[in-house]
Amino acid sequence: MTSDAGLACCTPLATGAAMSAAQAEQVAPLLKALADSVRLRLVSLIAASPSGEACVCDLNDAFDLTQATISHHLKVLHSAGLLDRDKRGVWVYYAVRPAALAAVANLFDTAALAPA
Amino acid sequence: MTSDAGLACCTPLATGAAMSAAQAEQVAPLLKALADSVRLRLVSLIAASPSGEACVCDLNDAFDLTQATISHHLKVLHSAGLLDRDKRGVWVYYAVRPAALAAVANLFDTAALAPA
DNA sequence: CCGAGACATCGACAAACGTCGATGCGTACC
DNA sequence: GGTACGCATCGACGTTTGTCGATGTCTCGG
Repeated sequence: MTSDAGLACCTPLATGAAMSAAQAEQVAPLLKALADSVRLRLVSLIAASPSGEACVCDLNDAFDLTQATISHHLKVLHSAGLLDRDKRGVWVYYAVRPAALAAVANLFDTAALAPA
Repeated sequence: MTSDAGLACCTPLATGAAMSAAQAEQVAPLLKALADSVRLRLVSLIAASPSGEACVCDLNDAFDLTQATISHHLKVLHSAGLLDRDKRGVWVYYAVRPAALAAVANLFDTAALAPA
């Protein structure tokens, strides 16, 4: 139950009609996974990486946190479907899943162009 | 400490350089406020309202939750700077603060156009 | 086969969160 | 003034969350 297939489409926040309770409960976990400064930086670090992916060992050095804590945060992001996990030899590489971020972006996209 | 003045600009998730720890800690509260299905629906309901605002009494009817709980959620959204509060007579009207939503949208905007 | 290193998992703990019932505070109407 | 109503606040509760140290699992090199 780790990867989410149908996380796509969702009514943007202000598209004329309010979003349904079911849709809210579908998107909320994505936001919940991102609603943490550490996880936000993790995603940012991975997304900003030239290769589009980052090794856990590198991510670990970017924080003053235990390896266990970073691993936990990565697990949360992976479980939410935001990160892809790829084990190569001894190292594990995480990459952002563009579709997931796009789903979230879609939420706020239309909302931004509210009345001035 | 309820309204936030400098919630604007923030490095989008994948703009080439990773976001700083300070920026992450600035944006995370906004996401945290939105990372709840009830609050997401509240914002959606208010944003989708024709007048751009909604009375608490109406919002209250849209959920199977106590009035105290809805009031609490509205307080969280208001404290995060996402909602404006306007008391008119006996009723209180909440309206979305476009700038706050735009700040969040900005985060994911550039991120969506990651490598294919 | 054995040791070392890279991550994940486990168990624990304090802090934060979502929800509720009860109560307080304004406002309007009789 | 009294009463009814809309909303906020308070106190309490069970649950979830972020963090840690310790331990487990896998992989590679000797």
